Amino acid sequence: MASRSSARDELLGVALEQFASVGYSGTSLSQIADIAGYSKSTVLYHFAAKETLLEAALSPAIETLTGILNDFARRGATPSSQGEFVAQFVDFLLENRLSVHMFINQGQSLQGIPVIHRANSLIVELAESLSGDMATAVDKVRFGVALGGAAYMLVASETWSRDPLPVDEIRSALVAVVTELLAPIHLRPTAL
Amino acid sequence: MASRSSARDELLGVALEQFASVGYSGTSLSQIADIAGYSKSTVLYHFAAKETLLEAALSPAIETLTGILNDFARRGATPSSQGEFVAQFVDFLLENRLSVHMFINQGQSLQGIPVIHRANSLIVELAESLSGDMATAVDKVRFGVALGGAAYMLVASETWSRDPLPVDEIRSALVAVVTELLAPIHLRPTAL
DNA sequence: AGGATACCTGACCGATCGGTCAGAAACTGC
DNA sequence: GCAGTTTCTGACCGATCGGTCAGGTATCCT
Repeated sequence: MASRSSARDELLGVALEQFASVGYSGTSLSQIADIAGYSKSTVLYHFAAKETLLEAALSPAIETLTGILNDFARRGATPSSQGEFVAQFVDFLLENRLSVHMFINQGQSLQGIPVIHRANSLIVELAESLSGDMATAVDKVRFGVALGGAAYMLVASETWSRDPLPVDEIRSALVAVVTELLAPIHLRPTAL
Repeated sequence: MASRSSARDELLGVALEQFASVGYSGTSLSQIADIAGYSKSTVLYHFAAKETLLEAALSPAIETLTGILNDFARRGATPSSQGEFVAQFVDFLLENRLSVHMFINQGQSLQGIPVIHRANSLIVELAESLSGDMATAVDKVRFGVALGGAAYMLVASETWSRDPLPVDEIRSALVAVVTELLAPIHLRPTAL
């Protein structure tokens, strides 16, 4: 009763942790197996290939983000909608730190992998729905800095400071800073 | 006269490019050698080990950043000094895209390597000289978002958009956004 | 009890990894 | 022309990579 998680789930968790911290190519299947307490063969029993494992590890975050984007597109461009979106987005970042870290940091080098391509497409849609074709360069940079910066803070806070900030402080601070960054951008949500 | 660069420099350039785009562990010495038009043995003739190659590729950026920080510390905390610092820093980011990309994206996973550790220490000093112990959580997040976001934009702009922004537009936009982000932070440069 | 099924593992495979080494080729100073 | 040095390379090494396969064990269904 104590350990409710199946071997598959344990492996998924360990894999995501390792992929995010030492990189996809820097993580070997035997590392994952060892940490999770199984053999490499067991990893390859549950997941046909290393790439399948990555796919399975990242999919939940992608689906969540898709939902958030759909909600935003359905609601329209009212200011309150923007506020709710930022809050939802920051919560998404906080609850999917590792996946987001992977997208941001390794999305470029893993473009061949389908799940990564889907994630990148999502981010492009996000960017376009927030700062469309008409947006100025400053608006684009503003959006990029907000997204990349927020994602970066999720992990950097632990890397740098002797005493990492508590989660709720990070959340409210992120909401404030991201809201402030996105405020000047003319919002025009589009259908996905 | 056409090709002034020695084999060593060519290898350094290719290595930095590959390390930044597909990751340190995702890059093999033979890849670097092939792209540069040499053999793997030649790489290991000029650089004792893969790690040495990384060290040599990143060192110039580290030294430049050290100089910028020293200048800032020497000048003091006047508003004009802050402005100049941001401009210098953004120029540094733009002129060292690949190195910065490596620090930000892989600094965590390469902590065992001396040159990376030096770079991380530099960033911590930068953070402390900008937003000291007294800074609020919002200030810390503001700084982190500015740094990570700016660094992220350097590469993301090419990954996302169909038509990447021209460099000078990115520069001025980055200066504007970073200045705006750091503005509320009480500056107190310290000796390095 | 007994067969089907799910789960897990060790042995093994070819490929590639970072790295060593002996020596060829090219350039130096004399 | 010739020794000495620098630059470069192919052959080779042990280790590890992702992945296959045959088989062991446990569980479930009847």
